[in-house]
Amino acid sequence: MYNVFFSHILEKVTLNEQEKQKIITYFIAKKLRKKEFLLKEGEICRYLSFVEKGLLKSYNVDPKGIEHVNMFALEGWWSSDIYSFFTGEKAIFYIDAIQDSEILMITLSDFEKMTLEIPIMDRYFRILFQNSLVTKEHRLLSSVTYSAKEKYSNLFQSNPELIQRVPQNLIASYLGITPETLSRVKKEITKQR
Amino acid sequence: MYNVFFSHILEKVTLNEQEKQKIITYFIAKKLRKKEFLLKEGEICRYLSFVEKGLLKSYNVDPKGIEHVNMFALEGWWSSDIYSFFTGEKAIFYIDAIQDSEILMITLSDFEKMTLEIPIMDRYFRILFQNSLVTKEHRLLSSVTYSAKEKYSNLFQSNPELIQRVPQNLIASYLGITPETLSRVKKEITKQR
DNA sequence: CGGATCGTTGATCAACTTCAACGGTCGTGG
DNA sequence: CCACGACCGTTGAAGTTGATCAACGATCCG
Repeated sequence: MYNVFFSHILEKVTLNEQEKQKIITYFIAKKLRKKEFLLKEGEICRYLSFVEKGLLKSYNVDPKGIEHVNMFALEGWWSSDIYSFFTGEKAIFYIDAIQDSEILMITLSDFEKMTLEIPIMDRYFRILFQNSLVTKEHRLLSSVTYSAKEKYSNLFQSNPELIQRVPQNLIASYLGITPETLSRVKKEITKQR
Repeated sequence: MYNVFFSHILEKVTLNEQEKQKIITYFIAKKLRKKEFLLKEGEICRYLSFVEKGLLKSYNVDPKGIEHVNMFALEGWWSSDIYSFFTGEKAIFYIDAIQDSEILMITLSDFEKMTLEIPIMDRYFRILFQNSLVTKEHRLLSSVTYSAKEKYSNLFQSNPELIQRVPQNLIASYLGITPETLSRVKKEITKQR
């Protein structure tokens, strides 16, 4: 159950057996069925969740009712509305399962306890957030720099697994384009070859 | 010299006098004249920099030669190409001063020493990156959701100081629109009142 | 089997960009 | 200290990308 979890953490910091056992006590395991919600807009996001198995998406619905995918979370990724989680304010994102999933969740108070008890977890999350920040920065840059076609090509290169596992309309939403445009873009690209 | 610096850090974590003195030894103070570069694309970003006074911008130049502002750094903000800084790979951003500035810089090896010696600094940077991540997430959402007019209005509400201190063409670049569009958008908005 | 969901295609439309020109202001060098 | 060039913001006209609206076929799943 904690295989993916610890292998992911141990990529960034080292933990002894005792620390591992302690960490496990802070987390709650949960299974999510496809289409089941982990969070809805307007709720307070109570958990920071690690995806052990499956695939989640977090997305926002704008005033026109259009969905915008914020991020996907494959195995080994974390998912949450971190603004809501850390501040206790209302969430702006929905989170649900694209495939049946198994997740590990921690509450804010347990997160605080854990990081104070095991300071190296602050280091882990510092590195995690730092890397996420880089990814977001690149995505933001990409979104203002590239055409629809280039955005899709870039994603195809950098994250082919996502394209295989996620329906096309969600990929479009993630890229900030319409499903129609993505369809045309794909046609264009295959025509070129 | 370290006023803004410590008041900013102490908002997030607590430090005793000894820790403060230790931290100071890791940083290098530097003055930057307006238009002076701190980093150029293709270089390795050797420093993580804190703005004690002044205003920096980081930006990328795309294949067409168009500049895209990644972020501004006012007093109390950090600036760096964090990808380059932490990986040692080539930087994709330029960083220069919009106004004469005073900054505090730390190298990666000193950053590592500092966080290992004073683990609470991992916590500080965890919180810092966590907050930056939220900001970037919101900006990314805003960039796909809102019209040019709404983007400008949102920035005006959330960060009026930036609009006062930064030339309009750089604001446009930051918002991912052309200076011409921003000019028209501002005209529209003032007309409405 | 039948409805819902998904991807595709076509036609029209709107937002924003691009290109071009102009006036104002800033700052620098002679 | 003034003049001139560089830079900045504005405006207009035309062009382009991607959105919108609508219809249709395919597939999945209960």
